[in-house]
Amino acid sequence: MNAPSFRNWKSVQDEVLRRIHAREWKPGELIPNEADLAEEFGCARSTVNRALRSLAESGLLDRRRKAGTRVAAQPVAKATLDIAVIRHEVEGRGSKYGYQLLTRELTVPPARVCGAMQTPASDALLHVRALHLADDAPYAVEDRWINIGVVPQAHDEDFATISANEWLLKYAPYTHGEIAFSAVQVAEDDADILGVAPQSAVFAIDRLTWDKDASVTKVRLLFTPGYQLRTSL
Amino acid sequence: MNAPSFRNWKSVQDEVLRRIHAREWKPGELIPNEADLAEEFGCARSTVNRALRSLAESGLLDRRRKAGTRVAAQPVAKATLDIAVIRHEVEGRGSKYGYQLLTRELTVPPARVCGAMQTPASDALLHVRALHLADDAPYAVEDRWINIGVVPQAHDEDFATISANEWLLKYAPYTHGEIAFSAVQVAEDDADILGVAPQSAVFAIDRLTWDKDASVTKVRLLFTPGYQLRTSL
DNA sequence: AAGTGGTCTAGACCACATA
DNA sequence: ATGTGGTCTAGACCACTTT
Repeated sequence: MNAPSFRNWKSVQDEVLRRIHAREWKPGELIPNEADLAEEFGCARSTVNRALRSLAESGLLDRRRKAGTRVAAQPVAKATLDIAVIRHEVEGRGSKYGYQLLTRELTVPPARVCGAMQTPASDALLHVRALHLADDAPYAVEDRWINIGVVPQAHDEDFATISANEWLLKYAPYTHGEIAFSAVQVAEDDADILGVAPQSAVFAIDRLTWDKDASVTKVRLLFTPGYQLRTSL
Repeated sequence: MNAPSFRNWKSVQDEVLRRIHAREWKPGELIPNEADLAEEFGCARSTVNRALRSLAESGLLDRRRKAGTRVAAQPVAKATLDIAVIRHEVEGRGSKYGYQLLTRELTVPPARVCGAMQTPASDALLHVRALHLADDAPYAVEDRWINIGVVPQAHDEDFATISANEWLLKYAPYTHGEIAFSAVQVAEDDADILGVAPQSAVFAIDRLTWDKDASVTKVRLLFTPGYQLRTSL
């Protein structure tokens, strides 16, 4: 019996997927080790490694040294969301993008904000509120705090024509951050800005980014009702 | 001048990150090719490749054959969300998980559902509604349609003690799917079930999974107010 | 102690996009 | 036509974990 030959890591991956899917390798079960698979598939071990590593990264396999590789018992679906600049998001839908600065002021933030950003309670931060539009209709309202200790150039930018959303990506790199998605009932002032009924359910994205130990910016985006964040699995 | 030596792909990646971050390589700029970097770093080209490929996957670099590698002008933040089985999600928070089946019936779905699932309008699907609890309090309500043409075993499962959420992962593999997150105002019946005021803003996850060309299941999960989906960047 | 995945190397060829 | 990233190979050594 001559083993079929798998020339590249994608075909190896496809074959592995087929076996998992066909229940030849059942959830929780140990699969052969890389060396054996390489021999069976007629390729180098590193090719098998590439295929299996990629499947492990997407959550379908559990791999541990010495313990071997198992089919994930309950594959954790990894949904990768692309969080783009809002202008690109709007333009990507074929709509005309618009932007309006609402307020911009240097002020001492509420405890909630300087707590999250770990800035001294007495330090003023730059507070920017703005509206993003799609085809002249409100799309999302942005409420942002910027740590001017970390991004001093923000002091000289008026954000009249470019959104902080976009400006920061260009001038304020970050090393890591946190993001949270939730549903909130929109407060009255935000409802006015978005042109929706107070208490409407709106989608919220909260983001906090850091440059090493220092917080760069904290932002909440509220989207008009009907907004959906989508991705494929 | 002796180049420092980078022994492994992570240290190469760190150095690349440092240069991007320090603006030695600016957004949009072309960086040296793999062979040159390998020489500079004193390692094999494949090690450089591993480091750069990984950064490209996370959106920080744009790579194209012949055109070379550039620092992403506007790095699209890729947020990877882990969508686990609800029981694990609850237990992972240190809460006690509970489950209640609400209804289970074989019925012809509304047009909206069979349209999305691309099943014949006359075909009955299995409709399951259930409540997930955390520490005996409502956590999320699940409204699910199962294509029994694709998962006939579902016909014999009563879902009294195991949620469809969990059961399907074990017995109904899927090849791909779509997922969407949104904010909705909860309807009266769901509000009753969740024990919240009607019209409350709740977080919704809609998922539709496929086995090749055939839809497997379509589900909407509504979470109690306060729910957040979080991840790091 | 031993078996597994993780990684590195040097070299090679290929695929693709640009010029 | 050419330069770039993408991949494969065979072999080697290492790191981690379980036995």
